[in-house]
Amino acid sequence: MKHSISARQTQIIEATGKVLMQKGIKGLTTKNLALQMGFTEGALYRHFKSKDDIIALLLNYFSANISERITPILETTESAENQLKMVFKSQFNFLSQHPHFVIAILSEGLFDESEKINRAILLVFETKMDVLSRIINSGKINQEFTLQLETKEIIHLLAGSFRLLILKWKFSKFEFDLPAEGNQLMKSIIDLIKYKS
Amino acid sequence: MKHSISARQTQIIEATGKVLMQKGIKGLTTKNLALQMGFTEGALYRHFKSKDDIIALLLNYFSANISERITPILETTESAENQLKMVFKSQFNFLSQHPHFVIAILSEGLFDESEKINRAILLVFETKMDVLSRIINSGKINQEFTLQLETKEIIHLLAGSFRLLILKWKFSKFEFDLPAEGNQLMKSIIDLIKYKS
DNA sequence: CTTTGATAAGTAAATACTTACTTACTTTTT
DNA sequence: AAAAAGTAAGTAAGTATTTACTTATCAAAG
Repeated sequence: MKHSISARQTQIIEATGKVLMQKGIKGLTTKNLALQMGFTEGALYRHFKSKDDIIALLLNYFSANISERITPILETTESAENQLKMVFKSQFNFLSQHPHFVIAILSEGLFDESEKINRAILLVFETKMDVLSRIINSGKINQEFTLQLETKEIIHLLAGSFRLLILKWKFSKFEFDLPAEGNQLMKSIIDLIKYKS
Repeated sequence: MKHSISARQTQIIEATGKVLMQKGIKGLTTKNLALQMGFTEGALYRHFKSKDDIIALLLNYFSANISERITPILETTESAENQLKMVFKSQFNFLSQHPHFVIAILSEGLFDESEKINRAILLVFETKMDVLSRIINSGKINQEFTLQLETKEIIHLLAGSFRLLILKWKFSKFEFDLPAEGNQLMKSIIDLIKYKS
């Protein structure tokens, strides 16, 4: 049975996100993290047994959050097109309100080879891929989406564009309106993959 | 006047790529780099004045290489569609032969905030954006490509898919045939953006 | 005989993590 | 109800190790 997350642990992973945003991976040190929390380094280890554990929990937290927001969309009676739009809209909204989680999406390759961390990253990835794949397949069956591309190609197209937009947003120091730009971009792409009779 | 690159410097930036591939950013230490080169740490500083300089040269080297391979494609009389395919084909071939340069494409966000490095990254980015934008605009004028999407949207689509494929390739430990998969993916995407009369 | 490229052995600063001890509460025992 | 014991969460000051980089010295090639 996994221990539930304490309030303090939640505060620490939020501080982790903030430090990552402000100082990058190299700036994510126990010292900086303690500083951000307003206590000393040792206190960190009252709540986590290692730095890797902190990062892993950050990623798992985000992954659980995606699941909660996104899997219910599959149960709706909306068209595949609208479901797709809802998924991305939900992601854009969440990220614009919690920009420090951007790091969780762009995290591949950032962290060490810690097994815990790698598993957490993979989980984020697979959760989203699975939902997209279901929506697209049902959209193909309904003749909403083109059969010209394989499902995995369409996912690749959407996910690649999504990721790049997030990357640009981070580069711009979160200055542009992510939901506005993001929804517009996704609309354009979804129009492209619509079924043409 | 910029000094030309010595043979030793070239060997060092190639060793840098290899270390990055095998051990990630955290593994890119002066110690590991010297080890890979087969000499001691101090020797590194005969050829570079700092670690940042090594990384910056790696990126500049790659950026110059892209320019050399890709800008001549603009001068050909090929259709915009074929030019696009040639650009990506050239990238896939180069990377499959020099996989350690993958890091140069996925480098955004990996390194510190060193001014030199950031400028180098931006240069790689802009070089490629510029070429793509020219090709796509000429393809729009020739009625080869759809007017449904803005040029920057099309670039985003292509670049995002390209980047994600490279990322997947790295994750697979370079096991799949990048040029084969890549050219196929790009063909599918280019078919999507073709002008429909 | 001087420049070039290497080595061996350092340096100070930073890193993740630990230790011994304290403080503020809460629970248990009498 | 008061005293005793236990616990969660903190601190200050360490630990060993690693980091990027430097210095003094040497070999040899032009």
